[in-house]
Amino acid sequence: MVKELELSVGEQEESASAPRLGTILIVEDDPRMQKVLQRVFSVEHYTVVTAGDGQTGLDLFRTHRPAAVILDLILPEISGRELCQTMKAISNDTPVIVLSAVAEVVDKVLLLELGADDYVTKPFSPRELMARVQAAIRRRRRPAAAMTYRFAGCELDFQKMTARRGEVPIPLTSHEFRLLKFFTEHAERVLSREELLNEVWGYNCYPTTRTVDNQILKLRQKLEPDPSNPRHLLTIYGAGYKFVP
Amino acid sequence: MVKELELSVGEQEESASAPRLGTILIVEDDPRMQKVLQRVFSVEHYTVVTAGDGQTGLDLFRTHRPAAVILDLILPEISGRELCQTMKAISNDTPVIVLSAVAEVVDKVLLLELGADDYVTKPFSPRELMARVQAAIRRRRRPAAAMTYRFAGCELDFQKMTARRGEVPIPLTSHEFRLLKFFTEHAERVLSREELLNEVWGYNCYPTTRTVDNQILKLRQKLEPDPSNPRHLLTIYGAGYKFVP
DNA sequence: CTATAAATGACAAAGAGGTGACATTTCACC
DNA sequence: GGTGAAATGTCACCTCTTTGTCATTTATAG
Repeated sequence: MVKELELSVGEQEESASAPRLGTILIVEDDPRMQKVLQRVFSVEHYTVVTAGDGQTGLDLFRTHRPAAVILDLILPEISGRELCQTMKAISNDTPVIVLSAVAEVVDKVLLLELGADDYVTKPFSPRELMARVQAAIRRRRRPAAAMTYRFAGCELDFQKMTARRGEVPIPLTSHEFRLLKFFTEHAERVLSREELLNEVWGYNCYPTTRTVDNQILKLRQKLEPDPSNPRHLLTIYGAGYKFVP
Repeated sequence: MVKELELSVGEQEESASAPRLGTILIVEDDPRMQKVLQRVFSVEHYTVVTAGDGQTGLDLFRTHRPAAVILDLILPEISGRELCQTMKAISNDTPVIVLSAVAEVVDKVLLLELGADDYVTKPFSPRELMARVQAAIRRRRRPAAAMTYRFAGCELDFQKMTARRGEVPIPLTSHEFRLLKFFTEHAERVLSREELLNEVWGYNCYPTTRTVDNQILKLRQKLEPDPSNPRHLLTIYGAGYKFVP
């Protein structure tokens, strides 16, 4: 056990202070570009494994299960396209970011058809690549459910941040949306003001509990058929609020 | 090592009146920060155990099975990341809250990938840390406890704060719920009025014992089939009350 | 700078819990 | 058994807390 710990600690070469964030698999045949990419991700504390051809890339993919793959489409032997599809077949959850020369005619639709999650055209800024990779990883974490919710004639889309009663759109502010989202995620449960402040407003700001009441008031005015007789956003005296669809 | 353990496991034995809420394991190498954290959780009636390095942290984790772990990522010997993953492997249900210096480039998503449940960047407010820890503990507990209770044709849901006799909903106030919850949690035991006042009303307020009788009365009227001949909320003359399902 | 949203504070309204008086029951002692 | 003191049941009233609502101030975004 201790041995295992020691062993895995040993995997980190330098700075023990900087945590390794995950593994990035780079599949790229140009050695110079390999070096560049390796540096880009190393300095941001990722572990990097590199493959110069498709077969090696596939092997490394299987063995390392990287957090993301950087894939140059132009490869010898196995084409980048094939490799992309194969990797996606193995693990659809691993984001693949494609590198492509600007000269290539890149049809984004085609790329997405292959299963790629994003693409960057050379020459690219390290910053941009990093941002796209991190975004892709982040997206993977959130399975991106339908994020649509219906209750009592209202339809909410938390991704689009839109609300409608029938065909009539209801304007909601971002706070109102977050609050409403939290309510829908915890329907039927009594939620105290403290809980709501912590979970919806955040831990750093401490508005008075009056603020919660106010937002509730606004939501009721916008969503309840009869705001003075709420049927969905209920007050539980001495406890907090409860949402019932 | 043993010495350090004994030293760090400085559990507070005072105030018998305040119930211990659970154990918090703090893994932090900076002694000053250790002290601060220890105080934060002690005053909120948690038992605190502290480790100055990863190996000690792991040992304490195994032996104490804490309700939550506060983990500083920067640790000597075993890296915080390894420790986090190891603890998560041992018990995924124990929430781990990571402390990180603001300077570090910390991607929350990747932290969560490690298994951490939340993170707080230094410098942090004790309130914020507390709120996050409690939220994490609450989240862990949620799916486990159905929080529903049945007796004599009545069904109680303490999360929704609803009570039903068959299909007929019974309106109960929040105090009545708290009292009833305490009774169900200590069924068959004789509970003195003082005990009830302390546990249900709180330690700071001292209403007369008549108040308890009143609430009992209300509960009987609402829950007992024949309020004048109680079969569940029994009076124990000279001692208090007893709940029998 | 303007417009919008969020936070705050003040006040009113409602509801719940606490209190005390009195009736009733229980138990102990005779 | 009968009696009395103490404990408990019950009720109505009152008070205080909690909440609804609006106006105003402060913050934020464009």
